[in-house]
Amino acid sequence: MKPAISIRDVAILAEVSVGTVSNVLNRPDVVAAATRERVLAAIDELGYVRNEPARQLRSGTARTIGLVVPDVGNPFFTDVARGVEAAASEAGHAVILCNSDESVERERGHVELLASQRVHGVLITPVQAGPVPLRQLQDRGISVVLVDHPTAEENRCSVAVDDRHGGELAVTHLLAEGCSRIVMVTGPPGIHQAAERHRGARDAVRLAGRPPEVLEELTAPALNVACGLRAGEQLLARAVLPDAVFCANDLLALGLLQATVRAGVRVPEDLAIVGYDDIDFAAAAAVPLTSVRQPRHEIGRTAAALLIAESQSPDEHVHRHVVFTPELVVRESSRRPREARKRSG
Amino acid sequence: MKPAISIRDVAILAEVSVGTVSNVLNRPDVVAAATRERVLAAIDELGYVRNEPARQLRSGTARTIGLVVPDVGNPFFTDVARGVEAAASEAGHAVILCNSDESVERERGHVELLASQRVHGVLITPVQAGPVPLRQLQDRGISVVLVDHPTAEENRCSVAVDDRHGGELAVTHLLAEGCSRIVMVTGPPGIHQAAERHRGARDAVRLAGRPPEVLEELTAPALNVACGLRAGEQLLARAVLPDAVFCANDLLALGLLQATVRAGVRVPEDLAIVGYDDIDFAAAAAVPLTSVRQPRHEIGRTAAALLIAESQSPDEHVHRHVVFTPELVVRESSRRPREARKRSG
DNA sequence: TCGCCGAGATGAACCGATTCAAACCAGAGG
DNA sequence: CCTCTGGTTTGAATCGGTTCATCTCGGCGA
Repeated sequence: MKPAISIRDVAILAEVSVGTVSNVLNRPDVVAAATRERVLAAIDELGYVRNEPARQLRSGTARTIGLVVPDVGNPFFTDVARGVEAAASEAGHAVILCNSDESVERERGHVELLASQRVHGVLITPVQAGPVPLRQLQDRGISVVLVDHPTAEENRCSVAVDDRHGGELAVTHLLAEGCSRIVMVTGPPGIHQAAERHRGARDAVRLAGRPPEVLEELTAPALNVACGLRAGEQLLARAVLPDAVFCANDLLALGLLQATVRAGVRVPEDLAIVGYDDIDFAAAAAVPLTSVRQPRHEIGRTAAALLIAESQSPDEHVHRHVVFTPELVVRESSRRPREARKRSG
Repeated sequence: MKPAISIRDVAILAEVSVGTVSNVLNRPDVVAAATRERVLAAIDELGYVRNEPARQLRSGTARTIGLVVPDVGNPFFTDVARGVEAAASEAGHAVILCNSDESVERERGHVELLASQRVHGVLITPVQAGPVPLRQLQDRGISVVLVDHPTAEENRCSVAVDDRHGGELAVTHLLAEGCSRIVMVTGPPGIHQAAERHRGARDAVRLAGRPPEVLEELTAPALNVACGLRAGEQLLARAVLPDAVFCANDLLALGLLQATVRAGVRVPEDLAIVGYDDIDFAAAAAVPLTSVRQPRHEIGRTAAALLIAESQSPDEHVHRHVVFTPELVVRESSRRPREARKRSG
């Protein structure tokens, strides 16, 4: 390893002062063309790369933003992350992606890390509902945008999707397809998104003038494929199968789909299935999955844009709460043939 | 935003010098217990959080390592990332996860970013085979470990999987199941892993004493679900279907599985399918997918451990090349019934 | 009583950039 | 010839930590 090369080495080689080199890097217009060329040549020759931590220390502004998601294994969040990345890199920011793996503990650790790194801002989808311990960040002037978190707090921006409406869309569709014994697979009570979707599902039943018994709830311990499988097995163990299942996300739905198809249940003839998120695997499932689409990329992009806007004019920034409207994508897994409709409808 | 609180504020409140506060933080044993308590109390009261960039500037050592993967959407890499995270956080390091999205351009950008951040080390799965432009990093004493990259370069550590052997396992299995017209779906020529798997597949044919025509190659433009779908459609358009397909990764296999099952092809009776990676979705597919398992978590963990070991004793560090051996996991998608074997065998 | 010792605390120098008031300089105008 | 002006360049101060040579002081042995 050669001795590190600093802005001083560049200055010496180009026969200018360090201030001038800094100007070439940050305000190229104020330095004379000839000088600029000489400095750039020196930078090139030495292979100089700016020491970002030092820059940050002096200037006080970081070029990185943090993104904390509860599950990187869920394609929904990787797509959100892609959107964040796109908007951030346009603004010259890098993204530190942190995975809290549904653990409040780990989430706290990541927030602490980002605070000590003095990142420019943080986007976070909190693991649990309710106020998040983000004082560490905001005490340091690090702005925070909540992503996909239903509780709109007054003191920060947020981006979310109308999950209640999404749940309503899904169940309204199932009722229209003639289903009358619907099970909704939700997640643990802490997960707000799932709770909202469930609320929307109940709305749909009420609005259709059907008795509440039409919709039953089944709680899964987590929103992943393994739990979907288990939920499917639980349903199969029953004497009577429902005629439709609405899952709180696609991972659950894919697991449940596998369990039921493998057991010989015909989807959608015997059992209609609807998921949520419309991840790419949903369309590619054995029986293409009906799902409620969220604009994943757009969610990430918007969240990052809000963050950047806020930090550019922190004083008279008005916090905004952007809510996207989800959209039902009907595929084979819930298209019931005429006789099935008659039979149960 | 309150004025930022620095180590100096802590020192004043605790009535000690800044040097002592720093000692409490970094060498708690050299400071007297009473003083230590007083300082810790002050830190707590003020909510002080260390300014990591400043620390890094002076001490020269960062607490972050970079991980560059070609596709965060691929569960294989998110599992590798989890392994990296586990080992890194044990050693007190944070991970910056970068997604190059199969683009050499973006990969270069990320490497540049990590160099300017002066990270502690970088783990990278290069998009393309061949020497990677990492001088930027190594000039600055940033050690690099190649992950899942077959070309073992002398000047750094690497972690890989014996992909050739994996390919051989897969095709040997298919031959044993009685398949005799096998198509291997590979990726673009730049992707070394896929090429190695293909080579292993040819080995298997040769070792079984079968003519090379038994194995045919089909190139997909990328290793994702969409391309798998397209590859499946291409096969379906043929006059004669092969009796087995070996895909360079599970995403391709899942796409192909969907295309063929949807078209009424029976898997495995008419067509056996084998994937590669054994991602969680593989077991959860409509027809559970036979796949070649790689120790994903272990790969990440080992790579991070090598990196940390190297940076702890950079002088007399001996570069290691760890190669894991893959393992065939047989599931339903390739278990051919007796008659099928006879028919084609 | 004196000197020495070592544990503990101190504070100034330093890391590599940015910033900004001041210096510089060439040419125009008086 | 001198002054003024505006575009360039300079260099020292600074950011918030870490490090280390130096200092303090109570105790102990001579």
